[in-house]
Amino acid sequence: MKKLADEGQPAKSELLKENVKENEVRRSEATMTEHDPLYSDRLAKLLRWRDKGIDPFTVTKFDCSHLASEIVSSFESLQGQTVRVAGRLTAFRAHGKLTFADLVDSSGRIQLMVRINTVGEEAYQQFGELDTGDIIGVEGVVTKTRTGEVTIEVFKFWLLAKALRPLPEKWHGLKDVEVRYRQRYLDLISNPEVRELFVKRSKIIQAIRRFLDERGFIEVETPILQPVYGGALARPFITHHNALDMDLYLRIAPELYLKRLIVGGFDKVYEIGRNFRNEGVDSRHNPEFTMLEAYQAYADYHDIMKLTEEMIAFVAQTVLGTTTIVYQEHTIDLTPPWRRVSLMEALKEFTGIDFREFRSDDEKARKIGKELGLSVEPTDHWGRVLDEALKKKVVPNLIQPTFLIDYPVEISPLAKRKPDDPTMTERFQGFIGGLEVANAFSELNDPIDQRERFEMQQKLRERGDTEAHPLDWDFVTALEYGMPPTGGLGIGIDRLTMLLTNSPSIREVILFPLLRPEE
RNA sequence: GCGCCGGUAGCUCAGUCGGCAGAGCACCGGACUUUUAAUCCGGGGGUCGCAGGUUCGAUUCCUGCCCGGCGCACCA
Repeated sequence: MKKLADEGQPAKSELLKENVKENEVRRSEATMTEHDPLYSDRLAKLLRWRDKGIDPFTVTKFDCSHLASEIVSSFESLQGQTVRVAGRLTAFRAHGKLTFADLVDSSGRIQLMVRINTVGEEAYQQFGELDTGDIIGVEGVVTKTRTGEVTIEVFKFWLLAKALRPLPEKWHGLKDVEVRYRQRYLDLISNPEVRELFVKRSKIIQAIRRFLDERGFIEVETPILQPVYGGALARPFITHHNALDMDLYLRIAPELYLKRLIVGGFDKVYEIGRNFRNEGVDSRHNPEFTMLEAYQAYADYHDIMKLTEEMIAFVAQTVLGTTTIVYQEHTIDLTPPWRRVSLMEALKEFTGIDFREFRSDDEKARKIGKELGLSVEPTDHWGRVLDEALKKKVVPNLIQPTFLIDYPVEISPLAKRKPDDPTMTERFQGFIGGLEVANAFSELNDPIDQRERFEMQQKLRERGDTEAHPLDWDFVTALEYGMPPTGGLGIGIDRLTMLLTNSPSIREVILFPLLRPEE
């Protein structure tokens, strides 16, 4: 058998000699400055490879014939054949002149077997120099061991990248939550279930796209940097554009741009993208989060409710193979149709209070809010107290999928009024497992009403409400050209992912959640 | 912002009622050609989150700070 390291590696050259010379310098530097023995040990190994003319970091590619899992699943047809796979070494079991090792690639794990009388003494010794964490490519024959495990008997291998730092422990994995978030790559390497979670997240988004694409929606991209933010009630991040010397806002929602597209004649549009809200961080909020917004012309909120429940059931069915999910201690059935309850009825059910009885009496609202144990500010108005009661008293009880419908106009500045009760809007929110996952309405398309609502928000702003909706004249202008009756929907992808992966915290479903920098 | 909990070896964790800092895995050396948390023998590895204070002596007690988790509050 051929010895390691001739083929697949760069030919020796002047460059190489220089590298070796450089290595001498680096080696002494390393031994002098690097005090971590685990690190310096691995660095020394790297330098030894280089001394032998093998520099893993000069390798630019490796052709694989199979993924690890393919070899295992197609053993019958691959037995005895030569295959090439690449991945990270995660474990060694050395037995003198025979070594087993585990190789992990994106598909899973496969066992390698290296025998001294197959690869030769020099290569066998070099294999022994490898560390867990190193990335290698191998060529070998598919076989089964005595215990029946599908294994590649290696006759050639290439070091493709050296790991200078050791991996977290193989058995317990990486548990330190802080390290898991700060160095997510380690989390992904050591905790397969985390990797699976993020694959699932990708599939959830894929399924949403498929669902909407099949219904004739087109996916669009609208500005993230916005001169006027809007579409939600939240505080924005502010940034600055130097060339135009203007402040810009990171969007808190894409809503107003998507509705401009409805004005422009796209009847079904959606966007999946990041929103930014300058608010606190907790287990349900990250300052940047992913939202789906979809708009359908000539539809109302009843159509959107149908769309929402069908979409989420479809996503669950596609990704999980079932519409019955387990979230924390609850078993939840996502099968449509979902329960529909009027917001006011729900408030009455869980607080015993009929908010309609003191609609214009802010003072009484604050008093009742306090009685309910809510935090109430002296400036709070009726709608604010109602919203607080909804979040604290009602939402935590909405475990099975529920649409709360018909929201007061005071807290819905972009939603169309109900024809039979202009103080209420055709708005709903969807709740699952005590989480708000959807917010939707028949879109307000009356430019005069929209302008008045903006002006109302402006008054709130002047009174110090930093989350009031800003005035967007350009959007009003768009409405003045005529927007068809339209239903719109927003779904929090992170929260939906939490539900479908049974994750208690939003940080578990965001690859790199916001943390304070170390030190 | 408040409360509770946590931060000890690369990782997972013990521990010290104030007196030389521990285990397993990982690592290094040795044995071993079918293991799979391989095994056996030997070895090295620590700013006990950071800074002060008390003390003969602090990883341990006290104070402050940093980072994180959970809950509450704020944002609303």
